[in-house]
Amino acid sequence: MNTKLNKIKKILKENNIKGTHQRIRIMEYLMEQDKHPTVEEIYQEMVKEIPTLSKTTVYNSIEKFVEKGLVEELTITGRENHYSVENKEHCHFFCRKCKNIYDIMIDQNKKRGNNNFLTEEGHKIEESHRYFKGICQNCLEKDL
Amino acid sequence: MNTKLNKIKKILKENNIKGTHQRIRIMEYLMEQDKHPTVEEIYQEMVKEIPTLSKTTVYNSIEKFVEKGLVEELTITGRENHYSVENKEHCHFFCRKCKNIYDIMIDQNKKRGNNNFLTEEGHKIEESHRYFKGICQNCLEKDL
DNA sequence: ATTTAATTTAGATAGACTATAAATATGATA
DNA sequence: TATCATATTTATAGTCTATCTAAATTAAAT
Repeated sequence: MNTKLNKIKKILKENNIKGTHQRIRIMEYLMEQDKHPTVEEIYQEMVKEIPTLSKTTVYNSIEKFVEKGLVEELTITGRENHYSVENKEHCHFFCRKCKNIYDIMIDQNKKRGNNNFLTEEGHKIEESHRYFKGICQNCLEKDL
Repeated sequence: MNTKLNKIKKILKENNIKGTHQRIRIMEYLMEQDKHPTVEEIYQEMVKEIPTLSKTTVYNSIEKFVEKGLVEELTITGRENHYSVENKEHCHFFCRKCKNIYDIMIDQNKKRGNNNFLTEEGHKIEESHRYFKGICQNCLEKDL
């Protein structure tokens, strides 16, 4: 029947995440979004159909998803984190006026050098950020 | 005499930032750091020599510096923001164990493709993030 | 259907940042 | 150098995001 739900259940199972009603719906919601919702936004949408939903559950579910790499955590704004199910290769663009986060395709050649140009989508880039996460040399040594 | 202080005063003046004692010391502190302190860390260090210092002043000063592009705001962790005076071309690396942020040099060729390799510094990279900030196409149109 | 362990929930708590208004310091001017 | 207008600093209270806790509930294995 509903192959979409079964697909999500399968993904959760494969990642050792118990498939509760709340988690399945939150994941489904994330998968059908092209924006990058915050916990607050996810909660406001989901509570409409799951009136007993707690915000803590949204935090917990998202945490599990991020832990397993199913969902990407965007810390771009420095205030609320944003979340998204990533599928294709792209970068993120944060508008300092409307506070939206957009997906953008960036020409690899164009993206180096000065930071003041229009993307193909017509967004005006003012800042460019790149960072990595992992385990530092020091912590790697200690664990051996 | 103290050319370092004069240099800072000059930089502030050039950017229309009034050169208060607090701001000058905060900027000086940031310039001599190779780590990327949080507001809390800046406050704890500075309050030792300026006992009346308020944390709000640290927030306000940093805000001015960031606004003028003198200081870079790092939103990497999603909790506290980190700040640094950037001088040379580099990326940032966040260790998920010790929570430190390191500067790293990344080989442009190496940084594409899969996310599991050691940097020249010996840090193990697990995630790679890139994003841009500016004004989106929509907001640009509205302002015309 | 029963059972056990994990999850959900509500409420309290913590932590980072912002708003406000009175006290103070800066830097321009005389 | 003293005066003055303005901007800044300070302390406090408040807001917002995220986490902790413990009791109630649910998933899924048997």
